Amino acid sequence: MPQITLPDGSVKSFDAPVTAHAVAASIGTGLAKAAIGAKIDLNDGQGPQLRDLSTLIDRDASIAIITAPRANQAATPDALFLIRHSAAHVMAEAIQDVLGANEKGERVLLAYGPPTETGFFYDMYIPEGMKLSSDHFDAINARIAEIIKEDRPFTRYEQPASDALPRLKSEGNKYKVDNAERALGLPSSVYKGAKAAPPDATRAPGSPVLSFYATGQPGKNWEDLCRGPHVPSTSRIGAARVMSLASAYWHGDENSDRLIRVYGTAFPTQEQLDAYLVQLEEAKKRDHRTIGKALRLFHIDEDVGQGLILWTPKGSIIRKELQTFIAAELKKQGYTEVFTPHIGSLELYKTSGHFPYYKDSQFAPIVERNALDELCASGCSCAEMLNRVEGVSERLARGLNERARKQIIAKDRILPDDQLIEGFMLKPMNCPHHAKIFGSAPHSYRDMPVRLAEFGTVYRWEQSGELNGMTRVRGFTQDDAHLFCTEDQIPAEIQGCLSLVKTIFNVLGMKDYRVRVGLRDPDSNKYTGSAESWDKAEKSCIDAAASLGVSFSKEPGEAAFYGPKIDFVVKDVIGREWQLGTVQVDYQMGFRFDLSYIGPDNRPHRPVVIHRAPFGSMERFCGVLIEHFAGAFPTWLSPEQCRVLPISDKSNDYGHKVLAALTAAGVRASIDDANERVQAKIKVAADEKIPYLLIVGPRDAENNAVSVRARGVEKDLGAMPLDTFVSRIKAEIESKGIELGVRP
RNA sequence: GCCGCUGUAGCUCAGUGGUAGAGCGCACCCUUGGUAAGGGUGAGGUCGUGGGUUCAAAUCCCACUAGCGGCUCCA
Repeated sequence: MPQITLPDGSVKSFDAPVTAHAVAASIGTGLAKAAIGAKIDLNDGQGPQLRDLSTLIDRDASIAIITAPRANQAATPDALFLIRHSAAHVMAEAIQDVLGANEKGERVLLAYGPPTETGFFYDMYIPEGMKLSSDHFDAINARIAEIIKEDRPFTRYEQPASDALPRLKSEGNKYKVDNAERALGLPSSVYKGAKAAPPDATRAPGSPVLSFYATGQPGKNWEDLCRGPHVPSTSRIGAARVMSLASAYWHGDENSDRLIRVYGTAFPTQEQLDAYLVQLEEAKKRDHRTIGKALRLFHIDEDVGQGLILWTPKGSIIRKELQTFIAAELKKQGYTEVFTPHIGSLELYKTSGHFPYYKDSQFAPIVERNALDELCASGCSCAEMLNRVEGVSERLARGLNERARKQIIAKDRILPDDQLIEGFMLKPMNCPHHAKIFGSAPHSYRDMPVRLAEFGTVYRWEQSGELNGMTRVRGFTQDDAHLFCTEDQIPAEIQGCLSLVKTIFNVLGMKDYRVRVGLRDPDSNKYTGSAESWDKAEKSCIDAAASLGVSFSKEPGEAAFYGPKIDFVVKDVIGREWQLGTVQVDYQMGFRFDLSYIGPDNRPHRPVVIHRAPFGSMERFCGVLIEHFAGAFPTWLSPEQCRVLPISDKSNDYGHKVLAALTAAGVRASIDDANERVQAKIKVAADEKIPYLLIVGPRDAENNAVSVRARGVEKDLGAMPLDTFVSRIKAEIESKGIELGVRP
């Protein structure tokens, strides 16, 4: 006799087990019609679970009916989950239909197809001799539309594992066998990867039965091993389409099979799908690569190299303004500025540990030509050469091992001095240089903390497929600083760093970011520093993050090996996340570089180092900023703050007078004295997103005035005295206002 | 690095084997105008690079290179 509790708290009693659909019908026929699934809490300790509408409820439960939204309603995440999970099946069926079989009779094998934030994907294995390309998209979309129109029911059936597993094995799809075994809590008989990230695609682990979903009738129509849940029938998907192709590894393991990942998306209605596609187009227009090219903010040149940003004059203004802004904030916080070169000796990075342990993400070492010539002449092999470049001298190894109190330099890395090849490296981080500056003078606890800041340019070898405009590059400038402090000073220094980040984000009006606190993985021993130190530092990070007043996530295992960290993550226009600012506590650098300060006890102590970069990198930050403002920067950041537009060349002389007044006041301004109508000049300036346009004609000249037009306002604002405009725009620039506030 | 797509004028793009195109931009001329493109003329291209097929290649094939979307990685 199930008692069903509804979301409003009311309770309905039933004489016999009921389906979720029947519960919906008992509330109202409209609801039953709109229902596509249910969130059911069977009071079994699992909490509310999203389930099929056909689920039979045989005991007391709480239930919420999930409905497909109407045309102009936003779909709930649960509704989208059901729709997209179901659409993944339909797309997979459509792809199998469209591609058919190869000469050997093999068909596309399905692996794993979950919903995602913006749609869904299905990983599949395409047999030899078959090819899936975007040329098939029209056919696939047409087939998807047909299947949706056919309105076939999603039919769930279960089979005991003892029947289902042999059946799956006989079907020859090892990916599904693997999924099934994982669902049953069995070790995989087919996947031999080192990494295990089980896609829980079927059922809760340990379940003795496997569930299948047929799109229609079992045995007659297409079906798939699947945990569910799904919408009742294909028409309830509304609208779905295939979006793009990518490659993905089975279980994300690059040593494993390479699969084709087909992305698609689905919405309750065609209108919402169309709106989403329009939104994607709009987002593309905000893309910093598009805007950066159109507004000439930066340039990437094939002849210079991948992932290397050339800052054009306009982009350089934005960067310089940001740097000036942050430098002033640093001064307030007691930082001192330093400059260091772009390269350092290999030995320096062997000391810091950057080389060779991170050599895959660094540019190759720079070795003296003479040394190379000699080695080549002596017939030295490449492998041997590499070995000698990466080797560590006995002296260095001894020092590091002693200070670390363990063997951190492996014995086979240690080479006699006459075998080592010396060289230099493009710096992958600024900290070794800064550590050397700290170490170059004695320090008392009274001087601590020592805060060394530098806009330091670093170079990293990023994989070519990962490069992206300004957001992922191979050479970038960090607004870097290293705070050498005592352990007691850590909390206050972290607070200081975060307040800096907050100041920056506030001034720029950036509210859409998340904060990630990276903590150590309790099960790993890869970390340096004592457990107590870690506990304290992690607490400092968590406390500081909490004091920010924004939500943050604690992420165990995300700490660096040398200490916990706080990262600021923002999304770009197409939803990809990028890490910007970071604050990291480091227990490693002190002993690696044998740094010390003299404490009140007149004995040397190791400083703790805090790495911090509130912007992260100037390149990435500016890229994100371009998208944030869609190229329409606040006046203080705009490369061109104001443009004078004379009505005709009869007013050019007065226009130049106005320009001179603006320039003298330090406003970045220009004049468009081209032989054009003012309408055309406005159009051009509007496209360039210039904050203020000053239209000047005979009327204005007579009154020593300017007619003002502000960006984003569809009409002129009227005339005002030139002097007044100059003083107001100056005030706006100095206040770093986000809005364009100068009005007559 | 891997999978798919793309590379034609400064920019955005059309061009499916037979004499390289458009719009914008640029230069010059006309126009002298009051708030999102006035009109005309002209310059500008080894069709990403290298090979191949063909009487003939921007177009078909192969390799490379760069960009885009993902995957993997990210001190």
